[in-house]
Amino acid sequence: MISNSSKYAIKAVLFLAVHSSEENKIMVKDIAEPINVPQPYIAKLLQELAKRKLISSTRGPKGGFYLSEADVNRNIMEIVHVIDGEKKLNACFLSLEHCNEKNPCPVHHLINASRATMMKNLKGKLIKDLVLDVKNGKGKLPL
Amino acid sequence: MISNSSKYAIKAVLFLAVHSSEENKIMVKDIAEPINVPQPYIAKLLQELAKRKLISSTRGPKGGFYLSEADVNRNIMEIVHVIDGEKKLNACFLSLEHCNEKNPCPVHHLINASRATMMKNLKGKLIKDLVLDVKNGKGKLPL
DNA sequence: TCTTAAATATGATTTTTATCATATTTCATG
DNA sequence: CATGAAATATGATAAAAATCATATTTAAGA
Ligand code: FES
Ligand code: FES
Repeated sequence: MISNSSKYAIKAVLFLAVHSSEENKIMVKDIAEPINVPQPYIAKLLQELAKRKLISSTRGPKGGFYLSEADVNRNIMEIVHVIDGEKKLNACFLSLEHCNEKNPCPVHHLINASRATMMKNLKGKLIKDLVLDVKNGKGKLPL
Repeated sequence: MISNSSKYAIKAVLFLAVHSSEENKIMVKDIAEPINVPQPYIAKLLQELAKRKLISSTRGPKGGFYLSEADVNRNIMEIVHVIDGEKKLNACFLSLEHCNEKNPCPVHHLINASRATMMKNLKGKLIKDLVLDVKNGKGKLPL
């Protein structure tokens, strides 16, 4: 499905979405523990996300990671794309070169529609929407 | 999603479903090439499937792999379960311990319904049904 | 400007998955 | 019943993913 790294990254971003702001930056050691991911590992992922502008950071004392206004308007798939690369989730279930209607593998029709709606849902949901859900009890934290 | 090994295994089983029978056993070297999987690799997978009774085999001269009547009444998920283990596909998208409605992670509602129908489709489709699809041009081979 | 606290860059190690190799067992056939 | 053709059992190697470690850079504040 998606890599372990992507899952960790999403967990971290959600944590930041709920707990951080421009005025309240959080450093990795305070992120790693609550989301239950080894610190050096999540550090590397956060650095990658920051480099790709999906999250914000400043270094030095009082520094840390946080989500800007722009950052909370991203969707989850953008995170996955940065960590795992573009294609993974839309790849053919049986690893055909191209997954499409023209040359479908035998299981294509069994999974394609569901996969598409899943993807639409994920792409349509912004980080800030997820935070609302959590506040309304529709999704549970911590992870 | 599912492992490479599972994909290979499915491809091999489909190949057997279309080309083999009790009277027409096929040996690994004649399976490996058309499905585009290295021979020692698919050999190991086929052996595992045979041991778990998802496919049939006999050894010695004139031996090989084939699908019995019982074998073609299996569904694809059974193959995945043998190769990857039970849970993978129904695991929480964010790796929570348990994925369920009672304690859903924030993305649970975005993916759960689609995932469930995908699973239902895969479990409801027997190997022999897939062969029919292929014969009717609904799914393409080779892989 | 000096010290210190933080992210960053880079890379090493470990674990898992994928791939390959080979000796052993079974079975059909002469 | 001997021979050879096939799967089987077992394990070795290679590649990728996950995890851990550390030296460097940046920025705040004394
Ligand atoms: S072609 Fe295989 S899933 Fe689309
Ligand atoms: S709880 Fe995460 S996907 Fe169901």
